Amino acid sequence: MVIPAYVFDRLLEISLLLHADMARAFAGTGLTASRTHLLWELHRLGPSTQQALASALKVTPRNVTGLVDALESHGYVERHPHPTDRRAVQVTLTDRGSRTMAAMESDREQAAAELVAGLTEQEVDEFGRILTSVADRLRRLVEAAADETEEKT
Amino acid sequence: MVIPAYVFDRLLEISLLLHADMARAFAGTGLTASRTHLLWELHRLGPSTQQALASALKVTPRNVTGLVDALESHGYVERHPHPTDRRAVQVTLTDRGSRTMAAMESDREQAAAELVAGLTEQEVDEFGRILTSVADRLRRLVEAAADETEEKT
DNA sequence: TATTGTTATACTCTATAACTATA
DNA sequence: TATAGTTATAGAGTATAACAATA
Repeated sequence: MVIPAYVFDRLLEISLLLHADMARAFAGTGLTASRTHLLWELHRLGPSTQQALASALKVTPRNVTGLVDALESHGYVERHPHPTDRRAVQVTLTDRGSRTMAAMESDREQAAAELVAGLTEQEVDEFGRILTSVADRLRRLVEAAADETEEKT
Repeated sequence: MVIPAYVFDRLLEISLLLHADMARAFAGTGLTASRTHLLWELHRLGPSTQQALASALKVTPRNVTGLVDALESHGYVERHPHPTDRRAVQVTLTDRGSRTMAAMESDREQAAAELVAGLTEQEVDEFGRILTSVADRLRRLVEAAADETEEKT
C-alpha cells in the first residue's frame, strides 16, 4: 500500500493555491507569510522575547530581529524593555496586530467551514485521524534520517 | 462542520517537517526546493523552453533564468539551441539530472509506502477522496477571492 | 508588433560569525 | 562564562522594467 501519486498532486496543488492566495491577501498590508507566522505565535504565546519567538518559529534570532523590525515599522508589534532581564526585549501585539489576528482567526474558521461543506462529521473525523497517523510516521522518518546524517558527520 | 484546529496543526507540522528534511537532504548537492521543482517539471514535460518552465512553475521567466543557471552550473541540466525558434532555448536533463530524478522517484515511493503502513487500502482511498474534495473547494474559493480583488482594481 | 531570454535593480527570508550589554 | 539581541556579510527566491534578438 502506497500513497497514490494523485494525492501528492493534490497536496502540491493545495500548497500552491494557499501561497497564491496569501500573496494576494497580503498585498499592501506589509504582511508576508513569515511575518504572519510570527504574529500567530505571538498571539498564541502572549508577550514574548525574541529568543522565545526564534524557538517557536525554528529560525535564528537574527532572523527574528528582521521580522520584528518589519512588523514594528508597519505597526503590528511593539518592542518593550523586559521587566526583569535588561538584556532582553519583550515583543507585544499592538491594537492593530490584535485586530489583524482576530480577523484572520475568523476568516480561517469561515474558510475551514466552506472547505468541508458537503462532508459529514464522520468523514472529517476520519480525515483528521489519518492525517495525524501520517504526520506521526513522517515525524519518525524525518528524525531517523536526521540521525543518520548526523552519524556520518 | 468545520475543519478542527488540530488538523491545521498537523498540516503545518507536516509542512515544517518536509522543509527541514529537504534542507538536510539537499546539503552539498547544489539542489534546493525551487530547483528540484524545476527538475521535476522538466522530468514530467521533457525538453522545454524557459517560457514553458516559467508557466509550469508559475514564476517569471527571469526567475527561471536564475534557476537554470544554478542547475546548469551543478551539471543537472543543459541549455541547447531550440531546433526551430532561434530566440528560444531548449533545457534538457543531463545524465546526472535524469539519475537524480529517478532516485527521487523511488525514494518518494518508498517513503509513501512507509507513511501509510498500518492503514488499510480503504482508509487511504477515503483519505485521497476527501483531500480531492477539499482541494476542489479550495481552488474555487481562491479563484473567487482573486476575482473579487481584480474587480476592485 | 509580439515573444524569448537577458541585464539591471530591489525586496524578502534565511544563515553564520563577530560583537555589546547584561546575567 | 553564558545569554539576548544587534551589526556585518552572504546566498537564495522572487518581482518589475528595460532591452536585444528573433518571429
